[in-house]
Amino acid sequence: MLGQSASSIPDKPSLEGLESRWSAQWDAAGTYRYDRARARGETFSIDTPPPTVSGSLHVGHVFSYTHTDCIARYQRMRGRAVFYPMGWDDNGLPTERRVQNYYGVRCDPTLPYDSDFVPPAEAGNLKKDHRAIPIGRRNFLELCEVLVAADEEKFEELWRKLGLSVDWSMTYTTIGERARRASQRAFLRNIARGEAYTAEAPTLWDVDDRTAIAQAEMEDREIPGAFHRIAFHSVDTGGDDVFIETTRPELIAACVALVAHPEDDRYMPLFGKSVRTPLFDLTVPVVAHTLADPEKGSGIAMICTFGDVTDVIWWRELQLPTRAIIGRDGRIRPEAPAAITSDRGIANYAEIAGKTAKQAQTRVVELLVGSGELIGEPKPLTHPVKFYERGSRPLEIVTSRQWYIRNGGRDFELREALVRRGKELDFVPDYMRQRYESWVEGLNGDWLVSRQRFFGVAIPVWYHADDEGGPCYDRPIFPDESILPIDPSAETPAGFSSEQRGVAGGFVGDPDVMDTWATSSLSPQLVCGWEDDNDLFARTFPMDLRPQGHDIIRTWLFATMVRAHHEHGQIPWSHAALSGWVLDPDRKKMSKSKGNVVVPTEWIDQYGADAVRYWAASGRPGTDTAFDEGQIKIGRKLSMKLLNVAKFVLGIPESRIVDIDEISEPIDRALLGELAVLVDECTKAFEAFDYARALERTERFFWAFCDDYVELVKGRAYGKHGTAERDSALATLQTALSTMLRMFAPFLSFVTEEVWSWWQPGSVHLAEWPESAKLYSAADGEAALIYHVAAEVVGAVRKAKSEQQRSLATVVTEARVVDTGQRLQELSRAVVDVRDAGKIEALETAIGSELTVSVDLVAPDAG
RNA sequence: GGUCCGGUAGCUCAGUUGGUUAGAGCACUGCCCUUACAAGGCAGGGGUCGUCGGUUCGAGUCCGACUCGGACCA
Repeated sequence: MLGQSASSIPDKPSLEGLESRWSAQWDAAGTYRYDRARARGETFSIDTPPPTVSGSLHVGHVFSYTHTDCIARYQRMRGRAVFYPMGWDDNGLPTERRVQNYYGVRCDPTLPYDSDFVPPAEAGNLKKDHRAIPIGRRNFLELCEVLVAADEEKFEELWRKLGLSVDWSMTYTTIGERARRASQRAFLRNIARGEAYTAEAPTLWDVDDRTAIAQAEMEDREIPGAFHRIAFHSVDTGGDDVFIETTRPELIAACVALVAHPEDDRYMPLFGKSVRTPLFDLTVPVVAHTLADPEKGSGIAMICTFGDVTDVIWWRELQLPTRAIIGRDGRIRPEAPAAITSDRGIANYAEIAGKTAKQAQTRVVELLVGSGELIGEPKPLTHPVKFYERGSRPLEIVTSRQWYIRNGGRDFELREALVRRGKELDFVPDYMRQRYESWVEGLNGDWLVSRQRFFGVAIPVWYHADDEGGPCYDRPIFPDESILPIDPSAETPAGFSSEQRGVAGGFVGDPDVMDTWATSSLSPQLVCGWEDDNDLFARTFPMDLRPQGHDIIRTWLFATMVRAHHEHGQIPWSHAALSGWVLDPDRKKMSKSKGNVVVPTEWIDQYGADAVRYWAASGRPGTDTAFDEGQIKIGRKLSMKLLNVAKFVLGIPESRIVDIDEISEPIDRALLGELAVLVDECTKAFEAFDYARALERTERFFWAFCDDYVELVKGRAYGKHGTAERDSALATLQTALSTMLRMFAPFLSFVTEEVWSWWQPGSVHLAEWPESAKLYSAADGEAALIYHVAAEVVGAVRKAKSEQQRSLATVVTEARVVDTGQRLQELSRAVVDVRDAGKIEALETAIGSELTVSVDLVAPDAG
């Protein structure tokens, strides 16, 4: 036994309880505390994605955060000061929705603050019809704060259980004071440099959440619809009706023109002439534009303000008038457009006013049938429709005033500059750069950052009031940076009194908040202490690593590049490592809405954190991976094996710690030579952020080590063949164990720490990553062949016993090995170990072309 | 429509400059309570590497076309 530490090796090693024991120990010892005394060059700083605090974590979180943790642990063992903070993205719509559902409330900013307010869910009088009760803005925000605080606690608990090596003293939130200050400061600087501006323009609008959204938050969904063939009537086109096919007949009242392709022979004669719309009798021109698709429908379309994003392009480029009929609530506006003047038009409009788009469509179709202007039956089809990624109804486009940050969507130079920034960044895997570039090159507008919501960072702007007390957008009032963060809805600009809010000659606060991405895009600045802690900033920024999912390249990654480009004129990190998704066993993306989400805590409880980490770390960078309980079981098996083999190595009777210099046997040297190759390979893989390769190689070596090497040297290690021979085996076993423990430590963080504690001082996670040089030197040039020959012969003996259905303990009275002369030469140098491992009494050899082994076993009875 | 990723054993995957007989785990079969290990160990069966063509002494690997799946962008 290993003297002093022998007592700490349990008789029956177990994985149970390692998580709570070691995470408490790490916390107490400050194992993962960032050492800010270290210089930038000795620091590895990680820009951790702040998860959306939505009440539950799923196994996808565990997957990608484990990847990052493996890299963090490797870097720490390489001697770097690892700067690895955690953040929570609590700011924004997901939190608002959760608060609305959880408490049964909704925010109505016109209501005053009620200091005695108790939410219905807590007062036990949640309304039976589940209708949310309206509450004031401040009450609503208070509920948001309470709920996110509770959620963040649960998240941290899971991360600790999983063993993330985060420095928990540096946690930030995207709604916290620092985040609000940094967001507002960065935004004001964007404005000052002309990188942000306000404009009134057609805007993507989510009617349920009643907010504008950005292009990056929009997605196409295939939904059923129908082409309605509708007659437009001749004004000066020669008498015949013109037939369009549209999926949105409810927008006929908003029609401002018909459009066809300029080279479409069918419609060429109509260009410049006019037609009369059905139902509403508006006269609209027929115009030409290349975006009109001759293949789609009848080849001629109506342009409405606004039915989709193409309408916006047509409207802008053809300088058409605006005739909006959809309101911000998604319903047809009560007042008909002024252009509608015929009795029939006014009457028909009254039929749809106040209806939702869907209801209005039904009614319009009925009216068209009645007037004979609908031709045939609607033809059902499935077509892509724009949705807010978190929304449930199609987006509408409404005209509204918003703030924008320039992102290259309207500016070729900036776009090119951002593409070049992308080339400076090392994407892991490299092909992910493609996603970035195609997104940047496809942008068609600046980044809309204002949101008509509540729980977010306020747009830090007031406006001078006009004669009616409304905002003069061309006369904004900006706060001084020194007073940030501010809430312009509650605070008063310098030089005004609070009574002047909303009155002529006074001021008006911008009621909006910023897009969540406008804050999270500043995560490097935020965690590195930009302008708040210049010393920290200098040691950590630009950061080394941005880990994130590949699905948010267009949002988080791109937006962060934009902000750093504007503010610092450089990229915010040198490497971006993109994780894949976790798919369910049917290879569908896991998502709450699909109901196929796997909750990680139960798996950690059942198989242990290391087993779950093993599964996660097996997923290669950028690759989507199916959730696989089998893989978790393998991780557990591996962890158990590590415990047991360590117990063997450290528990050999009469053992002692032996120095690597005492290794003398050729097979021991060969093993260390192989180990050195492994160290080089894993180091190289980790330097390229390929944690999965490092794990796979280490694991493969480890199993061969247990099956072959350990079996070969057991007899010698027990002292059967002399002290020097024993010590050589012991030193090799100990060196190999120590090396493999350190190489497994980034993955199996708990079990390696447990084993390390049995015989080594300090934490394995602060131990030095293995160096191949010492191992090569101990191997002293011994080739691997002796190890492989010995392992193959012992394997052949095992196979022979297995085929004869005998126990591996069965004694071989005689073994006959045929092999090449060179290999037999190697065998002779390891013959003592081979005979021990195979329980071979007599070993005969003969030269031949390849390895064959035949054995005589003792009679079964002789046992 | 453009681009990217992938197709290797029943399943999940590895296979890094082209190089002996293509690997691992799970599942399946058989054996073994061998004093590190029974949610274990040992051994075994199982693959025309998506299809077709090309380059090469030699292709899972390189090139081209096609096909199927997935994603990104328009």
